[in-house]
Amino acid sequence: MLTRKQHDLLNFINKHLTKDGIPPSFDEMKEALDLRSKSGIHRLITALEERGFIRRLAHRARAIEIVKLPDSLNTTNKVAQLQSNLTANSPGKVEADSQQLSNLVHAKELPVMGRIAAGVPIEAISQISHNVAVPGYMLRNGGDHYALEVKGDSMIEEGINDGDIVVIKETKTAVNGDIVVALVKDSEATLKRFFYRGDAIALEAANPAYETKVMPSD
Amino acid sequence: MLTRKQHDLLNFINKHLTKDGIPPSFDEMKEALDLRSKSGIHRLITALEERGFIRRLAHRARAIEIVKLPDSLNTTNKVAQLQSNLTANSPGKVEADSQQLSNLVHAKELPVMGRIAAGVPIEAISQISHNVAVPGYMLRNGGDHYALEVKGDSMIEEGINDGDIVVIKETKTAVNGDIVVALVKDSEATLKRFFYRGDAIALEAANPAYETKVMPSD
DNA sequence: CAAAAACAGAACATTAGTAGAACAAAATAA
DNA sequence: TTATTTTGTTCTACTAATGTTCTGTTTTTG
Repeated sequence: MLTRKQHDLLNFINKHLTKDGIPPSFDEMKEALDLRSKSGIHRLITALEERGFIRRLAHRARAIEIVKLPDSLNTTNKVAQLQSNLTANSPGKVEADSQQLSNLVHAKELPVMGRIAAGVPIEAISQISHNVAVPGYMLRNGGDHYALEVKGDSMIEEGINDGDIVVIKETKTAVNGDIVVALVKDSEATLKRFFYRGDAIALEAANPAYETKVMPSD
Repeated sequence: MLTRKQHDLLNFINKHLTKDGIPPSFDEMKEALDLRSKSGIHRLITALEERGFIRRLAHRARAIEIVKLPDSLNTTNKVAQLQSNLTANSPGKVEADSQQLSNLVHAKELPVMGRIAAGVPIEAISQISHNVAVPGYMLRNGGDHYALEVKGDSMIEEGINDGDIVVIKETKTAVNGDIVVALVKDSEATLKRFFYRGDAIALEAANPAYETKVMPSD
């Protein structure tokens, strides 16, 4: 049904979508397929739409939606097959298998990195205390996760209570309103809600008893 | 289907909605996306409406309703698609992979039996909506467990919030102070704290807005 | 009712992104 | 082999998305 290029592109779109949440632009697809022009992408996109694999809004940026996937890109319900594949493997196959394997896991063991509360030194956070298995839906696609045990009630209004275990995704950026692990003054670790305030950054606890801290973005 | 900005805005609206219960105003959205004008928000909102993600009443304050969410923002009923942290594979990594498989036994898939809230008919509870994987430590030894999705805030002071998934162990008996699934009048299912009051039974919600019910032990 | 809060949208500049023609080379099917 | 389709490339044109400022209206609320 699909040519190699069409298949590759659909695969890329699918990955981009599950990883970032938003579809790729023509430029990003061009890069991904290592082309020098977006024109080829345009044709492939047209072909994919014609064959009913994607749907799109004409003239709208990133307005691509995946309608269906060919069997080769479908990752559900392949446990048995994978397990047998894993036992006796040819070297080249390993990568593809583990790729698929990770798609199957509904739960994953995360290291619990220590407790988080005002005054806790960072060192405590790099220390693994034990592991917990967490359901897959708590893991955002693409990225490393770890767990922290919450001490104190600074986020109580968010439903995060003393003794809870929070699942943290490691990331370089934060969006306004995100709850983040804030390492302030290189010595305190707390859970705070994150906001941009112009050039500065505000860290807000979800408990009136704590005050919001504003600090320079660096 | 959505651009990054549209995605971010939808994400913010969704978070605001689940946190506060009310949709954000244009000004709040402006702040959240770090813009200096509401005009941009206006256009993003229009785009989201155009694409069918939200619905709204024109000229009404905060009259935004989320109709659907893209997969990337949907946390319920979602099969985890873990990105591979094993991509760079050395030929000896197969063992590690199957190791990961065996790590899964610490978690167990439980059926989510429906929602629990005042007024929900029992039948709803016997209906499986989907499965969640829960860590092993949440499962008391010996006994069947199932999961329920919590609707409403009747146990909010216990740290059980709207949308939480509670793990229930089936049992014939309850001890003073236990939190139980109470099926009252054969037609209502709620989470309550359980107490003996002499011959009668008291069911107490952890929210002052709800009153404690006392009833005969039968 | 009046003030405050919130929404609507025009206008402009800039950047990001899509559309498609035209031609040559490579792959594929008959 | 020959015909057909697919792919790679360059180049041009056009459209959408975004950030901003400003102005006006409507709705909410005390």
